[in-house]
Amino acid sequence: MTHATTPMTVGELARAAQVPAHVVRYYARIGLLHPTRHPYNGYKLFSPSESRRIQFIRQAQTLGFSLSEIADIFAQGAVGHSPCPRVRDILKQRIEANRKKLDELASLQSRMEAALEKWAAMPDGVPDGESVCHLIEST
Amino acid sequence: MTHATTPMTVGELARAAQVPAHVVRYYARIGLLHPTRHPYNGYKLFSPSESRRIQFIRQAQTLGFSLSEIADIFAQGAVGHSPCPRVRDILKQRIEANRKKLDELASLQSRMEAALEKWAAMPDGVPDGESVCHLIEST
DNA sequence: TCGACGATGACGTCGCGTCAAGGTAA
DNA sequence: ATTACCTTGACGCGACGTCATCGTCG
Repeated sequence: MTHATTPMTVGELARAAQVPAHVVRYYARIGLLHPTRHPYNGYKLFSPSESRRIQFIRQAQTLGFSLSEIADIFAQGAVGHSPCPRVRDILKQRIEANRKKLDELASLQSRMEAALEKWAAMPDGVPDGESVCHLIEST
Repeated sequence: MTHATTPMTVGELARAAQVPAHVVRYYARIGLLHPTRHPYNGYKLFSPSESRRIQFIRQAQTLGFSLSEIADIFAQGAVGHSPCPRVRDILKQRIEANRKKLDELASLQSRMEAALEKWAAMPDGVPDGESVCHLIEST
């Protein structure tokens, strides 16, 4: 062995995995990481392999997985099942959901751009009892 | 006058403005609506014109305005300033921000679709100590 | 008297960011 | 003794949704 695999504290793991320390604490709190405890001072102690776990979490997040879905994936593996079928399913749903969101945002973008263009020719209004802002009310 | 403009309760206003009643309460709580109080039972009492206010809020929301921005618009009008310049500014920012979000989601969509395609040719893995899910790890 | 409506309040969503108050390590 | 780190906890975000518990109206 060229280097020992000694347990790491929150800060050490955070540096190793390139995430803020309180994110490590958050992941531990919601059960994504499983630290042991230092018997004297109560510090959380992580196996260095938890760093790979964090990498996995961040990678899954870039694919649109939520933390609870990631927890689900871990849970599948922990009872000896392959998480892969679920992973494929979730991704398919995410792709559909994201498609919808993209459409919504594109539609919002159109509405906003159309409004801005229309407003270009309209004067500012002074506030009165009937109208709040005729720009918005005109859309 | 063909009809009286009597004050309305939460439920009446909610029906008139086509929004859930607790949304009316929420708007009142954060200061977007200004009910008076029935002196005996404490019920919130809204002027029928509050219905137009709610319509304005919902219309502004479809243009991407947040409730705090809408509150800001109301506040401008309340002190006699035209809210229009601010409204134009906010919309320009929203358009830029939404452009970024659209790009992010489009990029996410590409990553997800690329992953799904790549995974089509890959078998499911069994869990072992080294890997959680090679599908995700392969991306 | 009862059922629909009113009131207030708290808690959940999601993934953290940001204090605060205190104990520990080097 | 200082300073950087550790602990737990609570609160904020946005715009509501969903109880729970209670008072009121018709």
